[in-house]
Amino acid sequence: MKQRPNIHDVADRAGVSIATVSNVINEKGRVSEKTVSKVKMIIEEMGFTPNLSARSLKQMKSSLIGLIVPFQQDDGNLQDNPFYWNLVSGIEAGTRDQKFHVIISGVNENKGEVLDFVKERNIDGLVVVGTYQGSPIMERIKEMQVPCVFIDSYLMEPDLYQVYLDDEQGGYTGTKYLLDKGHTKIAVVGGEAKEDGVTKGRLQGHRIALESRGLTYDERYRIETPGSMEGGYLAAEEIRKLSDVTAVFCFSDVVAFGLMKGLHDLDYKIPEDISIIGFDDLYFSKYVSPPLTTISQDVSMKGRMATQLLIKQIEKMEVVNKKIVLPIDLRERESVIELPSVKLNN
Amino acid sequence: MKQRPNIHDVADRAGVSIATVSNVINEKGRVSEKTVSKVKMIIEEMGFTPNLSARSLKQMKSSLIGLIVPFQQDDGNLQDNPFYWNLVSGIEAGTRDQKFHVIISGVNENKGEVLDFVKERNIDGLVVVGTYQGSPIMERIKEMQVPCVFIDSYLMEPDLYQVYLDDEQGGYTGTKYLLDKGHTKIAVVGGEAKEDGVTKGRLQGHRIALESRGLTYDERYRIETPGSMEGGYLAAEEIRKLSDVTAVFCFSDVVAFGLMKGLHDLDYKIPEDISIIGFDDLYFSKYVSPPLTTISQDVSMKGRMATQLLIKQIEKMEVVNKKIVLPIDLRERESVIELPSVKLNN
DNA sequence: AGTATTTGATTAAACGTTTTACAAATAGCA
DNA sequence: TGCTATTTGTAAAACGTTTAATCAAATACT
Repeated sequence: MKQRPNIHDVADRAGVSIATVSNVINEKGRVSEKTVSKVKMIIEEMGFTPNLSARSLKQMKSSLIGLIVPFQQDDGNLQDNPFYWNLVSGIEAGTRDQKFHVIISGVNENKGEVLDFVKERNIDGLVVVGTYQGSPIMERIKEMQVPCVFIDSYLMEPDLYQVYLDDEQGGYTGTKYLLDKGHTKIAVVGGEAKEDGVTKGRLQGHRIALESRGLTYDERYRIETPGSMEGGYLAAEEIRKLSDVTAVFCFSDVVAFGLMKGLHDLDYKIPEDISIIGFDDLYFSKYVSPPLTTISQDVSMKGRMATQLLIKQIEKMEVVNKKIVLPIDLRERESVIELPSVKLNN
Repeated sequence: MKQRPNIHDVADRAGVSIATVSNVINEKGRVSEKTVSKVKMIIEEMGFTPNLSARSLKQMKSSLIGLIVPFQQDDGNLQDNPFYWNLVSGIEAGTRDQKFHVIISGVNENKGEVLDFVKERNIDGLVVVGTYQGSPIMERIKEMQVPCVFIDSYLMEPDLYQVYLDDEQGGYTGTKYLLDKGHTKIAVVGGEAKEDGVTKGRLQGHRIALESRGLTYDERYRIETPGSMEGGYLAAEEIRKLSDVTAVFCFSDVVAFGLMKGLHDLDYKIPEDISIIGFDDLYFSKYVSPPLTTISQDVSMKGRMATQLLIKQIEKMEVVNKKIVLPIDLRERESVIELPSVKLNN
């Protein structure tokens, strides 16, 4: 007794050739209704499932998509942000009921190494998150000519497939909200604005909102800090120096959490002494004290869209638009207070 | 010009047979120093990398390990707990510098379906998270005879490979800490204690600690709730009913966060009115207000250990112990206050 | 009736490895 | 010098699919 029935066993039992069985499995070629049902019955009966390694070998593709996420610099771990788990969740969900599976691999953004597995395993496509124009990884990826979808990676080339947020809209909406609540001295805290297009876009929206009210963007109110809780915590000190600030727009919730903690430790009351708005709407955001008002995005959806887009690309289906821009949403909670001055205007 | 050089191309160029090239690649004996270095040079020169699909087909193994994580019941997403991301990080790290890669798949714990890919793709082994004795998944896994390591799944069979925390020690340590701080009316909040061995173990430790002080465990002080923030939030109401409680031991940080929020909304001050201790030590835990005292575990390490254990099992290396129990650690922060009564005793 | 077309199924050659069995060359030893 | 043992290398057969090329039978068209 063999371990696992293969296509030959099925063919023998059904009294047909292996080619016919293959055609039934793949719903290809010409095969009569009668034999289709016969073969299908036998397949069911014997519990046959195809050996995908064999298929991969023949077809030079694997029904595998790779998820490339950046390392932490210091220890060998992946970047410690729950955001990624939501993303994975969406990507995995996007493959369900499809034949694809997800293989996950961390890469050191600086080195861009270890993408060998893509060729070795005949990976069909890649979802790449958080890289930037001209990064070592981008170079490696480009030269190996594999279908790709980039998430949250601002890349200028117009023929790359991308899924990202409408960051400018987000920056605008958040700032507008603060302005409507009467705040005019608004600090922003986020990462570098250079290659990192995420920050750049949000900053741009922020500026536009200010200018729509006749205010001018002041670079001194911009605090640059790593996108971690530690980064936010450290930013609190900077905020204190800017004594006239009444509200802070954090470009990520994680940073906002750190900042809230930092301000708390400096004896600020939120939102009475200072208002805070975040960006991301993490699972935790409605559970911090006070619940964080934030720009909300559906991270899981982002992953799902990316997967769908990638699969379309792999299967050479027609794609109307290579760039998918997801909408943002203001989630109003309790970390922003309305300034009295505006209350009178209403 | 071919797309990608294969073993034949290398053999031709080196003037040897493909068998020899194969032997060089796999460092199997029977080939002289001279030819080894010659072949290696050619491989380097041509940029040859083996086609793993072909290897898989021949060897009936894939160098792929599957990570099985449970679904959320309602939507199709994976369980929304950052814990899993840390785990993935550790598992991924455990495969680095090994030939293995991780393929991730969500399964609905209740249905236990869709494990077909394990056979179809010749998956070498599985890391399974959070299942329980007799679950549908367990049944399916058992019948397909694939190497497995179970994380946080209390399973009685002694010959199963497992990685888990010393939950009993954790329950003991947390409770002991509260007792030392003078608390005697301690509520515990966690999941079901039936099949879920995690809760069971922690509860057992809790009881032992109490009894070591001549106290008896009282079932009325135990609150059963889902292991989510919502669950914790809801538990606050229950705590209020137990009016004489001075401290709460939450069996996960996520639940503790929800509870803190819930108690806050009921106008409790933490830790002044009630002390709280958690379990897990998430990234967030030191950033909530007040910073959460908690039983700490190294989740990433857990993933790494599981991977190592799995690989050993796959490669049939000798394993001294099939069960790895990881230590816990008390992380003392600010959510627990010392009761005056004990202060006098010191 | 004779020929062209369609339909349904088959044969055999790939895909790129690993591996078994065997041959050739070299070394060891009397 | 012969005989055996060891080392180094090879040929060929797998592994389980897909697919291009054929083919026979059945149907359709003059």
